[in-house]
Amino acid sequence: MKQALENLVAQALAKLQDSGELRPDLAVEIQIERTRDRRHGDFACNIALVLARQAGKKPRELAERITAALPAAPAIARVEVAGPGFINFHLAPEAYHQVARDILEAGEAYGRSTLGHGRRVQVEFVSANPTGPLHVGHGRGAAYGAAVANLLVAVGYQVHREYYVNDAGRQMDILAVSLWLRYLQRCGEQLPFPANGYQGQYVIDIATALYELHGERLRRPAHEVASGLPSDEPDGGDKERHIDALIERTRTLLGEADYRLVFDFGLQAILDDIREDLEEFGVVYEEWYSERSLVERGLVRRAIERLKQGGYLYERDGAWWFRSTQFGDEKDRVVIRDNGQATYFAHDIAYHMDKMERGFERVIDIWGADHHGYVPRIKAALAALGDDPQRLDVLLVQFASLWRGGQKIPMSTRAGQFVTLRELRREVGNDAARFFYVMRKCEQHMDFDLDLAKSQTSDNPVYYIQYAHARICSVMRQLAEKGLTWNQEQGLAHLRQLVEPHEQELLMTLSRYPEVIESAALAHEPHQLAHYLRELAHAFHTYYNAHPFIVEHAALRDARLALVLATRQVLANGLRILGVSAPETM
RNA sequence: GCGCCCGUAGCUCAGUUGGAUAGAGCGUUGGCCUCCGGAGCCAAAGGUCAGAGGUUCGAAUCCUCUCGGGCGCGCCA
Repeated sequence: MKQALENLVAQALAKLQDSGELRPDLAVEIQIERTRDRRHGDFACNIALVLARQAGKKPRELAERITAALPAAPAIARVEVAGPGFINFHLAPEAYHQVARDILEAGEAYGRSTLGHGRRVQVEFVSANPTGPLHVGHGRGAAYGAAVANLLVAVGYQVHREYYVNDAGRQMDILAVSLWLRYLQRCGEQLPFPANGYQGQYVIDIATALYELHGERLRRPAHEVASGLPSDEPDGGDKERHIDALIERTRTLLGEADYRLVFDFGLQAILDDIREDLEEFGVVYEEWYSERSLVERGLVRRAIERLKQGGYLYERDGAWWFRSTQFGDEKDRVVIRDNGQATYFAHDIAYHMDKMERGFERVIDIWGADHHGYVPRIKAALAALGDDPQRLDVLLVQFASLWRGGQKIPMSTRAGQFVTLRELRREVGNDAARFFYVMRKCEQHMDFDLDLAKSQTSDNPVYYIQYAHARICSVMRQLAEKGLTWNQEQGLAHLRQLVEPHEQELLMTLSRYPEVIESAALAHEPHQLAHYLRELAHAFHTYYNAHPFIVEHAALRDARLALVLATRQVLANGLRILGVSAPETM
């Protein structure tokens, strides 16, 4: 429709140029937009405002001239000039009837497009350290990333969802040590637990499983573990030095093979838990990408070598630095520590180098907003490697705070006091969690109201939308109970029966769906879809209250049911993209 | 101190490639079920778009400054 109107305006402009009323060299993109206010018609064009200066005419006068030159079209009921010089198009009721037909014929495919031309896009999201269960902050990244990926699929991209597993590095060593200490305690050894260790109950549970599998084979006497270590924080020492020494001691006492065994046992247990958690949440990946494999395959070494070859590295204080300031970063960054170990950043450079080499045309990283300072250095690294940093989009997701009974729930990872994603899902359900997480713009701080998410009333937008879907299913059940059936062919043949304002409104809303999908996908903003679905549900509920569908008059009945079933289809399509179910009964 | 994000109705938030009288939900107030699910609908009240300048036909939207909030500034990951 937009395209058709654009053509009409183009024809009108050409006509005015031919007759000499307008200069032939005017070159402006014609924009047709949905009106915000129903009284301004269905579509509006601001061309007269844009061209007024160039044309040397007043906007309203120019708009009148363009309007007069517009060719007639059956889809347009009337055209008028309004406000400062907008050209408003009021469509004929028939113009929208086609929408219902399109939807019923396309079914699940309605709203999809080929905009992406099958181009390959990678979306990396969540990627939480496998040192503990996912918490509610990760949940938002999961729901958001999954929705963005689904949207990109809907507009024709080939999407590769990936989870970067941080299975190397000090945090994992700390987990391994925490696990072993809990195991030793399980064996009956009396040992203090380090301040910097992972305190959670889940570590104790994994330690029990380790004990059940290996018995006391990995047991070492407490005095051998603890003797001669620098003191821990509660004893006036430095907790970082203490835990580092403890890691070394663990390695020595267990030997490399058994250390690796404990390490991997913890890693696998937590990774399995995360994977299961996400699957239950409806979030699945094409690939789980191991950080350790980057090192083992020599990618880190190669990335460093490339930077060195390019002259982007220099040595200072025994460490190797990347000249990221050359690409706009605030300061240069260490890639090889003075102890010879590569930094996390070096691994990440290799990872992003690999993403580019795998041939993704666009790479999307979804990070917690607290990592925003990290963006310039990663882009700098890509530039130094000779890749185009523009191919990488980093989307930052703000944290969500939970509210219950009007009170903010305090959370701190440090104190081991955080609500897990699993707890949240159990409390409010997957559907409410998925929807609430994507209801807000991702860079917006979000207050997640648990009471609202749980409430089964119209206050709750998830139920409101799902209810619209269930209600339509219920209508169809009623129809069957009355011994009637819906005749699709008859319904589509009699769409012109749909003349009520409520029907026009609903059809108009339905026709916007493909535009919403496209816009939400390109902007990476699933909240646009969430808001749209609420509007659509509202248009339906209003219609439902105003007019009965199961009427005597068969042609009208079939037409109304066609409209209602088209609505159900769009509700289902949209909810699916957001990862929310479309139930037949509530 | 420097950098990034944010500030819109009592509350939670939409609206920013510059468009018409700034919207929605909740909450508040008042209406609507012999009728397809009232888990719904209709209506009213509610605004200095944090503040001050600037850019122009036009600014919540772009620029500058100020105020207020969040986050980041490791040879951690």
